[in-house]
Amino acid sequence: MATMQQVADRAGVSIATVSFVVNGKKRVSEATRSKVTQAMRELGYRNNVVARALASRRTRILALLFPALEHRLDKTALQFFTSAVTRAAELGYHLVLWPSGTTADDLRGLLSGGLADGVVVMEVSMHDPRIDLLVEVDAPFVAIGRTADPSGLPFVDIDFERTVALALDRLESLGHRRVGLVVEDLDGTPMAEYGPRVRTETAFRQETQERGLHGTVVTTGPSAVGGRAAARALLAADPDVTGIVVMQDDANFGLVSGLTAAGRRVPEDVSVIAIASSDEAGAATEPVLTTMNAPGSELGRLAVESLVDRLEGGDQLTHTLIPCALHEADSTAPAPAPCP
Amino acid sequence: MATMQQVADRAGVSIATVSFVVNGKKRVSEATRSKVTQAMRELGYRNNVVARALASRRTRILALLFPALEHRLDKTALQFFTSAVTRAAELGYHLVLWPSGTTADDLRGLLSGGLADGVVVMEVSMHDPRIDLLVEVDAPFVAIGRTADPSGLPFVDIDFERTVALALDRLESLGHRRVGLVVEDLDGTPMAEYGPRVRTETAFRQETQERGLHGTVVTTGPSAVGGRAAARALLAADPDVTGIVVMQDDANFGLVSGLTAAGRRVPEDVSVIAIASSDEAGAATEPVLTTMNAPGSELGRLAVESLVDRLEGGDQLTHTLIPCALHEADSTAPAPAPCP
DNA sequence: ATGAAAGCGCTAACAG
DNA sequence: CTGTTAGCGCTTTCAT
Repeated sequence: MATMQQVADRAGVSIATVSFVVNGKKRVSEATRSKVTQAMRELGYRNNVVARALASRRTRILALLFPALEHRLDKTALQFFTSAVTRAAELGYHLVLWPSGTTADDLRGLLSGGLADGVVVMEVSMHDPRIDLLVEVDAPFVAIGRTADPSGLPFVDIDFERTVALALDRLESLGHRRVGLVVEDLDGTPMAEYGPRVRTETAFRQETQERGLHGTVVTTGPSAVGGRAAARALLAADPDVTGIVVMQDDANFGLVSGLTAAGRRVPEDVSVIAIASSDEAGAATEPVLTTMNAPGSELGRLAVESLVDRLEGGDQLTHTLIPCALHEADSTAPAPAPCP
Repeated sequence: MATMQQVADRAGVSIATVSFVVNGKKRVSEATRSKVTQAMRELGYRNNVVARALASRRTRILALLFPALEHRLDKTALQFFTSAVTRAAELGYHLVLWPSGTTADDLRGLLSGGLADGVVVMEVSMHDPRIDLLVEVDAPFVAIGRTADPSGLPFVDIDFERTVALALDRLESLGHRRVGLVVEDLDGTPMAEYGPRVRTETAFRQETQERGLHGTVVTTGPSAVGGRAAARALLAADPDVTGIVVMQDDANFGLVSGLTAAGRRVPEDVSVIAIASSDEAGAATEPVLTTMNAPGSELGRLAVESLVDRLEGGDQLTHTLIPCALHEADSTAPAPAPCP
């Protein structure tokens, strides 16, 4: 590999000048600039990231902390990831998925070792030790998701409270008064306090009560079989339920087929709306479901922007909440009838 | 952060000595060693990865290239990933998921820029430009999966040919003579030439012919709805089919429910075996399916071992193929009856 | 067994 | 606008 010095020699300038044209931190005359770029091209020069990092004390690497062992990278997470990667690249950073565990030492190594400039934390639970640690070591970070009390911490998150309210608005507008919520069963797993699930359930209970709706909550396993069981459980708990909010895409198909098996037509007898979902997930059932799409791309972009801003001296404390956006099932099937 | 020099001062030794105890490349007397470790502990010393990388010209970072945009990280891939991460850590390396695109420039930057010592390539297709590029720039790499002609390249992969043979062995032993294969429909996507799908289909066609079985191949979309459609398509193509091999976990549930809807009981009338799958995926249908489990963990471990070996001077050309292992559905349901 | 010293390739004052 | 130069923190001969 050609070094910067070699480029400088070839272009007949000093190494500092080359450095300046490479990272554009200082004005360089058009003449010398083109001599330099020319030399770079001829030598196939590539900036040595490691040397640059050592000298500048910034690696321009952002680590995305993802608990791969407990949680798989589903579609929403992936959307988030790719959008974050893209935005990071635009801002001159690399965003890599860092599998390092939750342990203090792993994290310390990552940051104190000087490998990453900052950290994006995903899949945050209500009491998340990683967040505590990041605060403790005073690391630049931004969370996707919130702990129970995130007031002093930078985060972006889905506005679950608002999303639930919007979902209930829709069900109410269709005339439904007896509604159910289906969320993932996380008890006993390390994700038991998983924010989205807790917040959604809390919001659902509160909203239904305030609106005078009859609300029932059931949990589901992460598969079509789980969805079927959830349908049975929900109908057992409230045989007259006519509106359902589900937040577990993997269970959608089973939920609908379970309802059908129990003699409820969807959407004629029961309206189902999938939240924190996607068009694609909604299209994976028969009939197609109305969804409220997770704002994965926006969150990814905003998270990176917030983190980079902080790394470059900004001092805004980002607190961004975005609700899922309603996407009506573009159904050629019968429209959901108002509740009898 | 404490530097190595500070540790040296505190321990009353030279910086070189500290370096030697940190990376154990030279013998150090027990006495000085403990003085040094003591000083390190007191200062909370952490090796600066960047400086070390610059001086040693090795980052000890391995990049896992994963086309996140085209393919989501499913359970098998995740298993592979975590196992690779673990083995890498044991060998003193970090393994990160590198989202950098497929472009030559991305890859060149990653390697020539000096950020990663080596590369693990996942989700290889039969003609994979990334492999060509890695060969061209002479980068240390290992592939999970094979191109059409991988003879000179290091790889580990599932032995799809053998897996198909084993699956057919089982179906034959149950008496089935008319069998079907369900694979993901990838036509028109960037993954059209995806190795697993191509190899499995080819092996299936060839094996069924050699064995004198009646074989039918249908494709499926990536969901329960897709599985249902596949069931219909398969029964339309061969109403007398009694044994099915499926390689698309997302479609399992729909496949079974589609068969059931068409009046075929599983497993009494039709035996279904899911390949490149997992216990968990097999358990996500009613009834539970027999699976042939993808050897994700073994492959992850072996891939990393092979790559690290090469980085440290080894010259073995790894060519490892492992078939999926049969896992009988531990069914309390009726046993699959021999074919009538 | 330990230490001195010469870099690794680049950045960023500072000087001109 | 361009060049000089002192590091960044660590590894690694080569002496001692």
